[in-house]
Amino acid sequence: MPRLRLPRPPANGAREVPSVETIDSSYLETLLGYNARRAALSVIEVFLEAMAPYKLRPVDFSVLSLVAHNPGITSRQLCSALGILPPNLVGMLNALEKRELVSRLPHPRDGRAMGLHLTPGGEKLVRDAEKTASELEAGVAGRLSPAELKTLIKLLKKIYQPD
Amino acid sequence: MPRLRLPRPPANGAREVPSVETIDSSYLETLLGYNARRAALSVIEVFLEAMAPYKLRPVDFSVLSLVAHNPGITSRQLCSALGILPPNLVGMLNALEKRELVSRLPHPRDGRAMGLHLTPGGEKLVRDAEKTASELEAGVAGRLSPAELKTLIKLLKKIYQPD
DNA sequence: TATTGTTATACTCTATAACTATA
DNA sequence: TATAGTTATAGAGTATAACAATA
Repeated sequence: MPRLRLPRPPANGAREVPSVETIDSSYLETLLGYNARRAALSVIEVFLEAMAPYKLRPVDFSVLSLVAHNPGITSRQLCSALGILPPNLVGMLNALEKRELVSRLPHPRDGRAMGLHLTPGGEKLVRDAEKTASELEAGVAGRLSPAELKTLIKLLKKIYQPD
Repeated sequence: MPRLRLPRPPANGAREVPSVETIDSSYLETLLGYNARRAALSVIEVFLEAMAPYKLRPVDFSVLSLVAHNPGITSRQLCSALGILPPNLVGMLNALEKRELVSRLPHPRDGRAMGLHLTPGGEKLVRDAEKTASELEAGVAGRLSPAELKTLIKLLKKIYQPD
């Protein structure tokens, strides 16, 4: 019977209320969801700091980048591409429009919709922010080799893009 | 991703306000953070459904599982292991205690702390829930081979566990 | 003086119902 | 009738400050 390595072992033979020295997370670490969430939070934390100078949250960055690469994209299309709900996009777009980064133009062939476009200032901000984001990717190479990073992204895509 | 077919754009050479047919997300898909978040959300969505019969959210599952594998663990230790803040754990523990899944016992060697333990009902629930969770892992094998899953988890750990 | 658990509270994120104008 | 954008609002998740009891 192994002796317990506690600061003050119980003096009697009664059952003892246990306490924990080192936390055992080994079971949770076998689960994909646990690891994916922890990793996502970790990466997003770094991303948040890097985007602070541009005053962009991850979702703002995603919106601006999609508008940059898809000029004329509609709110609805943005929502379905990013998994956000229409009511929650309105405020973001209002803020980005107030900062004169995006503008809402009438859609050429659908009177209900608005096409989204970057202003010149928006174009420049996105260029700079995307440059910073891509440098951040390279910086991950301190932990992961380029090959590992490529593999990781490929496997992540397999998870959320069932093809 | 819905692919809405809009009326054909006018074929003139004049300056035209563009619209978007197919959304180009290729730049965002080069970023680790974007892929990690999408994958985490996708996995957690499935996990949520699987845990619904047990009335456990992912965080409840994590808490119960850690208590199961670390009987006597304190609130503070749970918080640091799971990255949650003490004030936000209180309500969860109250709810789990009310459901008679966990009990707070006085800590054997620290009068300020409470040691957390599972009730017999909690033990059974965790056993069943962990079984379901592990079966879910195997189910991912429909998209990923066991080797790919192992690689993915290894790389995710490298991201959030800098060693 | 520092730490554990706790309360109160605020802020962000996400979700639902309903309205308007156009299709 | 259905869809795009919007408003209002509710709920969940996450954050900080401060307090009592104990170390």
